[in-house]
Amino acid sequence: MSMQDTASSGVALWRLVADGIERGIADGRFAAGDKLPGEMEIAETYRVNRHTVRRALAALAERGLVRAERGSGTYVEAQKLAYPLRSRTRFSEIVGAEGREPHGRLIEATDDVATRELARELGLKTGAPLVRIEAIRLADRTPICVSTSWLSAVLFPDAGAVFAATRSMTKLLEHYGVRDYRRGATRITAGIVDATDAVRLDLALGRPILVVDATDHDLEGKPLMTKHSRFAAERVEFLVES
Amino acid sequence: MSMQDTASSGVALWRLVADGIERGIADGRFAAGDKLPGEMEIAETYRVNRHTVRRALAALAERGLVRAERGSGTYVEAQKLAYPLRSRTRFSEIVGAEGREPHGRLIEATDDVATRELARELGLKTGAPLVRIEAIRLADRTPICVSTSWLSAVLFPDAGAVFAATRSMTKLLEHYGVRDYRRGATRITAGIVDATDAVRLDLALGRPILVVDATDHDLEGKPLMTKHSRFAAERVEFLVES
DNA sequence: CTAAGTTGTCTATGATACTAGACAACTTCA
DNA sequence: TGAAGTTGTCTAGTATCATAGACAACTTAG
Repeated sequence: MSMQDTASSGVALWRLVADGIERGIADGRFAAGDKLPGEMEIAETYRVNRHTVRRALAALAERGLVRAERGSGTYVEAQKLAYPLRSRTRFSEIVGAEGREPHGRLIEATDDVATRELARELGLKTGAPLVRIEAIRLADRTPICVSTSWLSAVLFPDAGAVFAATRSMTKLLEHYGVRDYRRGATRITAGIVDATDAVRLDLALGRPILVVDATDHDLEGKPLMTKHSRFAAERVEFLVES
Repeated sequence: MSMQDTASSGVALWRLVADGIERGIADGRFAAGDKLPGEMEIAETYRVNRHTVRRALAALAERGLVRAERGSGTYVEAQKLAYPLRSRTRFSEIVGAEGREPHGRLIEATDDVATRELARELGLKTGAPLVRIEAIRLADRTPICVSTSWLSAVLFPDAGAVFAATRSMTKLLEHYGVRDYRRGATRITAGIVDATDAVRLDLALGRPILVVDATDHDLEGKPLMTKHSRFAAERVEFLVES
């Protein structure tokens, strides 16, 4: 395999190799703690120069997915994030419970108005002013999901700025006096990542994603926030408890 | 957007643009015969140099998906291949009926032995000698599907060589005296393309594929050949008639 | 006919991707 | 201790990717 052989597909060789290895980790061919084949061996199986393999491994290591040990080998660091879907769902707690460090980052916060569907979910009138928050969440340095959240602009003014500062939805709600909240019905579907999310999630174009739509309520059942989240399917495993 | 901005994702910019446009065609945002936005406009929407857009369009044009007309614009040439699933299914006839030129190419022909499942489909005993033919089929210059076919090595000796010469399953069967054949039950599932098929189908890694398993029989109902085909989901549309 | 808008082609420049070979530094195992 | 195998680092060369600007060739609308 070389850039010429693949008819110049527009995908860098190192990315093909990295994706191949990541897939191997995702589907269990390489378990957490396992030693990967040597760089030379990987280079041979992909018919690629060793430096190209090193580029691929560096990309995976930079995300914390593998760890190289000089003189010994390269080892699998991470595994699929087990993500239980309960009534009480907090990203940071779930990630922390797996021994990984949660991160959040604001991508964009804009004003929006409620479509009929959003209004129904949030118990508002169609056209009501909303704040739309686009955010990404990571475990260690691996992007896990991108989510679009809508909140009432009346109840949560400047929500975007608050999220940018706190980097946490839970803290954002606390800032407005919401001490606790629960998740209502959750819809799970699957799809293919679009170009925008692909870059944000560091996913190859067209990879499968898990799409979760949910609305959070306060303890009296009043809707607070509705979300549309896209998870990298290969990095997460939803657990529905019965 | 530039190679630096995207943190060097390993996917060429022109490929992102080409994929975006192809997706636009696939999901109907640009219909067959439609004029695409001008190169400058595309360059602006993707925040990319016009030359990069031209590279993307050239890749699409080379596959026959779009056609550029100097001084006028670039037009959508192709549409999703309507692929009726009938008892009598012939790739070349289906493609020809859409006004496109069918092509077939042998990728590999090897000897194989029947697994229990293959044996049951073909009415043979487990371990019976088979010929396994890996082939790709195209409409004009666009790859449509990769299929793995198994035939009895006893009934169809040198089937690989015959297919390589005729480039058609129908003609292959004719060569062995089969004048007509019918398709039995067809199973349709979906999945994600693997790295090997991605290159063959010129698909981005992880794109969705339609997987079709079927067995062809002669007119007396004797199994002739069983197939496992992977179609590029975005280029084909199965029609099941009732 | 003219002007505006389109695709086609050319040159040029810098950054990145991939290959190739060599050697150092380190670990593991016999 | 020594040999084999591993990752880390360096230099070098070629090809591709992407940007930039300019102009030609052509079509369409007015």
